[in-house]
Amino acid sequence: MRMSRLFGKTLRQTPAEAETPSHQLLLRAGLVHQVAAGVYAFLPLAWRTLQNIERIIREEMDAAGGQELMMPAIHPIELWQASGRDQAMKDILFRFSDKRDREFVLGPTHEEVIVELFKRNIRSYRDLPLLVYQIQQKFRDEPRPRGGLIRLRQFTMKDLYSFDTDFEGLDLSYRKMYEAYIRIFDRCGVPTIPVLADSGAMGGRDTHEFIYLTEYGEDTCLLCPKCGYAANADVAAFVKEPAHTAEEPKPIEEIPTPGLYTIQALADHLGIPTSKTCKAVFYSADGEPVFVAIRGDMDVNETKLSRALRTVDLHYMSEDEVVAAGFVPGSAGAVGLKGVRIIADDLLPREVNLVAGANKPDAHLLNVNYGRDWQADTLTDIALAVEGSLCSATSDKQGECRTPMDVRRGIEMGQVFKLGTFYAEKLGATYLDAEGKQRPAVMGSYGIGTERLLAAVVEANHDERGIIWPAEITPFQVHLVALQPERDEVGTAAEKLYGRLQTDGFAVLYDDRDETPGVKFNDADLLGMPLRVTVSPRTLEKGSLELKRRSEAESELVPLDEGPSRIKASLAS
RNA sequence: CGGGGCGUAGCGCAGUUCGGUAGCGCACUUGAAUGGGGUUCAAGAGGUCGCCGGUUCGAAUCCGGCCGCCCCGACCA
Repeated sequence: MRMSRLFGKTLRQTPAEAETPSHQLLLRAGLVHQVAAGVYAFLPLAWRTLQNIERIIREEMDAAGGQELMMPAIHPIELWQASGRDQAMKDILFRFSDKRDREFVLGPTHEEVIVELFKRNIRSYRDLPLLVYQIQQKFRDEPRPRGGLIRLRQFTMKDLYSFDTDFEGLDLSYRKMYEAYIRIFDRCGVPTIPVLADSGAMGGRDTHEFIYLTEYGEDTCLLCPKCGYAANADVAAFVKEPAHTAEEPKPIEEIPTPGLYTIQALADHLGIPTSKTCKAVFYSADGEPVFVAIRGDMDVNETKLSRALRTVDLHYMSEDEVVAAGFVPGSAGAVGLKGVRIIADDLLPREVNLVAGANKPDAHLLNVNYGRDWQADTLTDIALAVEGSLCSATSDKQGECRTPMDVRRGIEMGQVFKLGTFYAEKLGATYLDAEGKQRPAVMGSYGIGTERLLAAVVEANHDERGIIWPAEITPFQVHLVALQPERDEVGTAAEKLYGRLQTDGFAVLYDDRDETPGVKFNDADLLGMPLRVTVSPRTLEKGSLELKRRSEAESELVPLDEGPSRIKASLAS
């Protein structure tokens, strides 16, 4: 490709809308263009890279036994009503009607459609296991697209679905995908770690997310430096210990606390740690008010809470809702509370003499004890793990690991789910086993977002000058720079080399523009091809070319006639 | 959806306080010089000042409404 003809222009200044390095570089290198919030166009350099990413994914999916197919982006709403996900995912579904007022959705994912296909084509256990995938556009009306390509509303996903006869088969399919994912991210030059995750609106049991750790990520993970436990904060377990066990329970006592509306203010006033208090939080669970109690120094994990309540729509109550539900903000407490569901963190029964709201304005209670003074309708783990929380992973030999965990941000590069029989039962994906009995297929689903992967590749492979493309996904292998190409000897030598390298099968970007050396070198660094080859009056005087790898600072001169072989060798190493 | 910020040329910005008919740098076009890390000079082209309405002799600027985009949170495979 001649750079003078390349569609896409580099920018000297970074557009103000971009904050993360990957977003800034993608814009500055002229790779992408934003059309609307979370909607992007991909220019030739980006498109070549995305196709390389897709090629790697296809190779690994095929190697794992996957068969590629293609499903539509337009789905009749009935398909989504049948699974119930027209409600579960209603906030992110793009919906529309055709001219006969038929309702459709733009597919945010394809479990419903693949199950349809399964039903039409699979009858027998002999047809299983089945691994099918597609690389398809997904549409999700995300509440907040962000970070350039990190969270899009229209994006491309490789989604593979596995169907097995039983859970042992699912474990095997899951394992295959898990390993394929490790290879894919490795080949793309993005270091990822698998972490335990929440299955969210997808339903199902086991699930891992493949996380690329970066401060620009939107997911939070807890990592144990000792035993390797890794989990999304949504589901992270940890060891909870009572803070004050040596005390005897004391009689309850009401004290005036005007103006003390926060746990911190209350604890400061009384000269006690926040772990000596019981915090009240109000949620609306599918429209029902819920009183949530947790130790004052801890925060509620809404994913755990949502699971415990088995709710579809869970949200923090607004001021109005709190008042309407009859709660007393600032002094709410569970003691004597009636007519509302109470859910408490399972650590509370092990604490003694806590300070809690008196459930009337400007008053709190001292020495509140679970069991004696109040009880919850539901008692379970609803606490959020934080930096330093103790690892609760267990091994046969030592019991709980108990090492303080680290908190890191990360980007979710892919997720693998064991869906189980949820969709099969809901939508009727069954097969006949060897005894002629009808049984539900056991499903798994496995996704990778390609644009997000592109963003992570740039995030993980750049320096202050620009992108440094990993070998397998680079849009071009060689960036051929001709300095003063209008001079006959330079132009001739560069053109000849350009032709020769292409004949030899290299992908070459040839900077044939009439620009100064500084401009060309800076663009070469910004665009980030692995190998820069310079032809100039200066190199030709010595009968040579200059080779410089993007990842290294030094360059070397090689004789003209050795050019092609040296370039080949350099790219192979 | 809550909080914050921003919309003036392709990109980065000034001008808005105090109303007088739009400017700077980069990029772009033409010419010349230069030629190994965003070189220089000269001459150009390019703007419904996000949109609608109002006030006014006159609105980028004041008033009202709306829209879009970014960030934090909520939410989210």
